[in-house]
Amino acid sequence: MPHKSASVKTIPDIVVGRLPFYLRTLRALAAEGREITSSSDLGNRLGLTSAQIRKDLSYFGEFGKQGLGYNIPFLVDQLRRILKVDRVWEVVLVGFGDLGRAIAHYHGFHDRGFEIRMVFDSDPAKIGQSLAGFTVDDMNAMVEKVRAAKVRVAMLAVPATSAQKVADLLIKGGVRAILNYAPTTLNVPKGVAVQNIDPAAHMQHMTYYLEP
Amino acid sequence: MPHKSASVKTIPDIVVGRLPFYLRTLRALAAEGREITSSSDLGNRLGLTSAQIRKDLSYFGEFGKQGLGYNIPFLVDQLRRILKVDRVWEVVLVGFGDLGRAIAHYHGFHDRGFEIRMVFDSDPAKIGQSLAGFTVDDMNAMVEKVRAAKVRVAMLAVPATSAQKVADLLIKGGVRAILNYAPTTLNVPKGVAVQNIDPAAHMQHMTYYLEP
DNA sequence: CCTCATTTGTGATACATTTCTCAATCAGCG
DNA sequence: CGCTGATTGAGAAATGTATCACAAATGAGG
Ligand SMILES: NC(=O)c1ccc[n+]([C@@H]2O[C@H](COP(=O)([O-])OP(=O)(O)OC[C@H]3O[C@@H](n4cnc5c(N)ncnc54)[C@H](O)[C@@H]3O)[C@@H](O)[C@H]2O)c1
Ligand SMILES: NC(=O)c1ccc[n+]([C@@H]2O[C@H](COP(=O)([O-])OP(=O)(O)OC[C@H]3O[C@@H](n4cnc5c(N)ncnc54)[C@H](O)[C@@H]3O)[C@@H](O)[C@H]2O)c1
Repeated sequence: MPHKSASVKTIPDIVVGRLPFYLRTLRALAAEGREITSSSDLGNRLGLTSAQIRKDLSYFGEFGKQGLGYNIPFLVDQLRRILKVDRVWEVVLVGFGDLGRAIAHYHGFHDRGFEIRMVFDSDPAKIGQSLAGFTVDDMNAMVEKVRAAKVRVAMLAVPATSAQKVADLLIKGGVRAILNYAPTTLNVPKGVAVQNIDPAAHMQHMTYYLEP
Repeated sequence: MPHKSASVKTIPDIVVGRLPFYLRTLRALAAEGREITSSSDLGNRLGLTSAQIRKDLSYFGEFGKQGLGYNIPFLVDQLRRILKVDRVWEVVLVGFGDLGRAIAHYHGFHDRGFEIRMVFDSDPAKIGQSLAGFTVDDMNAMVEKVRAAKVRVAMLAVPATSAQKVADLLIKGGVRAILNYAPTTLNVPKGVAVQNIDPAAHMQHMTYYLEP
């Protein structure tokens, strides 16, 4: 007897990870005024095969019309619903250094479902600095404020040496998704999602293929 | 008859992509003063199975000792050689906005094999601003200066609307590896590597798994 | 109303990656 | 100097992912 209910087929994580890129591309098409696209058009723009796009989407439903393709605004709506970005998630940012400041000032997240509403830092010189609508707050207040506001999504932009400590506190405050900019692997309990951003790792991935 | 020489077994790209994380973790261990580690120790720190780490490393040679494990400084050297970061690559950065500025001031790349040596922007207000050792230069001079300095690695931090144009120019100047921060898919010829950084995409990947 | 050119959704198939397993090896130790 | 416990490297098996290929559906055009 299987553990999972027979009706719930688990969708491969790698498929979920591609959906944001489909959504991003569809919204660019919509911004160009397009109404309709096809799996092969999308595939060309994304550098993927049309079959992969059709199969990926088919995990979630039937969104296209045979002979015609996909209605862009409709598919955008569906993907936003599937990815749960048909709302705006309140985000807590920890670390207001060079990178944290760039992230806090960046306006590109709102349109994709995220808005930074709280920023914390441990440096007294940074606490109290104000941004559009709020101020940088003391780390000591973090767990309680995050818990009170029921924030479940965080961005972590502190040095690698403090990243695990801060992650533990975020989780204590109720956070369940962490975007980690620090170049270290975070250890988190089941039920907490982590995604890592490590530009240097991407660079090293590419130099492997360069001629010396 | 196969195209590739029989002696050259191509290594899966997904394996290459994990090596930077192995290297990063090994260097953290070295910084803690450790001399020796094992595949299961590494696996625990990285959240991977020990078998995967052993198999990945075995594509490149025999680096461990049975019964003992891996010598950390030795394995660090090997990985640096394999990833070609046993040198420092000169990097060109295009786009000196909020993000570009944070990247340009970040000192964490040097230790991992990269040093930003040129910055270009198209905004006259930004051209001429100076950083440690060099100044922000005019886009119009970019192709020639990049070609003259034989720079082959770039970071792209311009708005999505100009990213493809700038990428084309970089490639014209001889760049063969591009780290793209703009939220758009770049179209590049064979022989040019692209890696994308899209924090919002990572965020959307995580919200899929959150309860509404 | 019929034909044609398209394009979807999806089983079947091919390919890629991870995990399992275990013989081989090694340092330490009595 | 041979025994013990630990650990690697790698073939085999299991699992996961991408591509193929085609029936079914659709709208356009006559
Ligand atoms: N700047 C970049 O472009 C860049 C690029 C890649 C990665 N990173 C990584 O992002 C992180 C931040 O980088 P940065 O350049 O902004 O560094 P930074 O030193 O300028 O800023 C770090 C901030 O975190 C704060 N901080 C330290 N410990 C803290 C704690 N325990 N709780 C709360 N706040 C704390 C510091 O006060 C500081 O304001 C680092 O891990 C870095 O490696 C940065
Ligand atoms: N700031 C962030 O934290 C952040 C986060 C995620 C993604 N991004 C992405 O990174 C890119 C840069 O973001 P930003 O916040 O620094 O934006 P920004 O507008 O502050 O900076 C963009 C810079 O690019 C320059 N530029 C524009 N067109 C150019 C061209 N053709 N050639 C050379 N320079 C040109 C502009 O003059 C400006 O200085 C954007 O694509 C953005 O979506 C930024």
